Amino acid sequence: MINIRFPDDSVRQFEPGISSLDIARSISPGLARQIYAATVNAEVRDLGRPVNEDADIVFHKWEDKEARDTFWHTSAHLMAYALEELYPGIKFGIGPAIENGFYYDVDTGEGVVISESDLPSIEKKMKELAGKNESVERTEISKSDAMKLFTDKGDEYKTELIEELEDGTISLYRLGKFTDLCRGPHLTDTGDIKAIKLLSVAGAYWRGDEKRKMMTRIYGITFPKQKMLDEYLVMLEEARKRDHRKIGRELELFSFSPRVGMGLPLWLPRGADLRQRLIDFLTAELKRRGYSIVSTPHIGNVELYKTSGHYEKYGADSFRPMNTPQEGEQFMLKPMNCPHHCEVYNATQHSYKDLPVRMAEFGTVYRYEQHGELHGLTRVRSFTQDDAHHFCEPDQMKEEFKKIIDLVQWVFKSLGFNIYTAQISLRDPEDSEKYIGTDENWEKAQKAIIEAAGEKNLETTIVEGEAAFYGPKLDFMVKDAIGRQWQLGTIQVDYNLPERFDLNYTGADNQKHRPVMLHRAIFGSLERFVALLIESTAGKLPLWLSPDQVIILPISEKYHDYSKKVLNFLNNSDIRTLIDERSEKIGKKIRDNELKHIPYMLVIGENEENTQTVSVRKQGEGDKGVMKLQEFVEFFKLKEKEEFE
RNA sequence: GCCGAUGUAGCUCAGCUGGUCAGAGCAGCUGAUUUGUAAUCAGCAGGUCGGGGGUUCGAAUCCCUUCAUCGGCUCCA
Repeated sequence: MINIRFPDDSVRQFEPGISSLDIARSISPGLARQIYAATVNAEVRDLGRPVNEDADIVFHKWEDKEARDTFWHTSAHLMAYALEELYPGIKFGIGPAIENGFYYDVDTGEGVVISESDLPSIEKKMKELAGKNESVERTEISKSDAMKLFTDKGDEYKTELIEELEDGTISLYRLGKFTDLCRGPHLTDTGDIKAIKLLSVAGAYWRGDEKRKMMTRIYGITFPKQKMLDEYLVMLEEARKRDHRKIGRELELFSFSPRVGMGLPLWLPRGADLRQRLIDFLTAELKRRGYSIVSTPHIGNVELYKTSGHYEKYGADSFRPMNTPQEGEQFMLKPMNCPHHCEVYNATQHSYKDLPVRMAEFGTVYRYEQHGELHGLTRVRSFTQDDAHHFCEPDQMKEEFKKIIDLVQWVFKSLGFNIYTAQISLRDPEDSEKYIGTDENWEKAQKAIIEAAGEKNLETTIVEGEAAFYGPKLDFMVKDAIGRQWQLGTIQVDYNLPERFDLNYTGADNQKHRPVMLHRAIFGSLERFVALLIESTAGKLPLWLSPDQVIILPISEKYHDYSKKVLNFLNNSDIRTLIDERSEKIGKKIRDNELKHIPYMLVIGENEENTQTVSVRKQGEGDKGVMKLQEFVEFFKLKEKEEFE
């Protein structure tokens, strides 16, 4: 008998070879119906796989990522099965579960194109196959047999994958007539896959390598119940309504013009106003936190970027250098502010007593992003970084890091960004050649980052090999309306530029020393930040950020005190207040001239229960509903506003 | 840059397989209306159907090309 231990620490005995599913059944048939995978001794496994030894077991219901991954992974196989039926000779790359659904990369062969219009027929085939409720069978196979199998099949993608696998770890999963190389785990059968929706098709390079073949990637999602799919699709639809490009146009915040050039945002008056408020808000805080504001030109001599090394590394991806009447002289639009700031540092002499030096600039930079990369305000060719550089002694690095993390947390919290992730990028320990700087410095910097994050209680994921060539970094990421991750804030250690620009300070020992340079941005760029601010708040920007708010205060005595209270609460903000006297003149004026471009209108009133209320009306969408004062405060995140002032 | 899709008035869209197909609603303008929680009434104006080339007696509709946008890939100082 084997001992199986459950999450509640209870232990029960079973015959060796029993499947996880049968163990679940022995507890309750209901549980068995709800689970899709099990973690057995820290390994996520198929429910059907036998358990032969003592084990800790955790069952995964739909709420667990492990369950959904398993469900979607099997769905990917189901789709591949359908594709093989519909497109004989099709070859398969990889087909994993992703955060929402799954995809499969396929090579349809010469002259065969799968486009969105083909998706319904593939879906139909999937439903038909799923309906047969065929079971999924796992077999383990030797590397040579696996090679033979897929070589015979002529699938060069799978054989390439097998090449890289260790013998003895290779497994196959068979679903009906479709057999795939796969680690698993999988559902025991396809009967649970009731609702299927293929979402889109896209090109994707084999193994993510631009030089290799472009495969067709088909995205889909499945659920155990039709209702869940319906809800998901509604949710997607809602998310699309929050798209900052749509809201930006509706609220007249920003625009693009082909005549100006793609990827070059035009801030309309209201958007520029919002942008300026963010700048003012952050600038005030930076001054409180010991930053100096500097200002540098939009262009720089090519020599500047040759000194920094950026020209060599990124020159080809930049806007082309521009010539001057002076023979041989060339300037570039600045793709980053760092080199300029190094020269600002060099303009004066520095003592260890002055460090750390913190200089900030809202610096507009220009990068020639690839055509297909441009995306609303989140990826543009001209954007303004809330850039800053800290120059400090090596021993001060950790403290500076903590200060920056604190600032990021403060800003994000103030603006209502509660959901973000932080990622620490370290160098690839296998390949220190790629990086500039001594091992000692790297170790020191990496340790400082990890410790600083820990001390600030920042939850981070650590990724090796993602560091920039000049130093490790800490990035803050936020998701947009449809779940794409974007990097906003970043803190980076740099050993490269201080060397190249020969930056130094005089130490207590009267010797020259090299400062450590930290790059840092909180918003990342104002453009991207505004985009994500819009999407995360669905356009309901914090009141103090929203331009042209109007409050209509009823003049009638009945509401007078209450109106005053609200006004008092909102205190000297930029909200314009209009007093509606119900008079013809003013009534007409408000309706015809004042309200038409105002994103929100707040109207003071009273509900049926005689509770005083504030209703929020969004231009073009009508009444957003009446809310009580407290809800109203929450809605516009007014509490934070009080903290600012 | 690559794969796929899309591109009709300021906005959202209708226009099926080429022949009254250049349309609607909203927004705009003019006038009337003043009714307390979006869209009252009447009238007017708006588009060489993304640009260029081609096929055809005839193209918004078919083909080629180009630009832009959307979904991805790649890249991202």
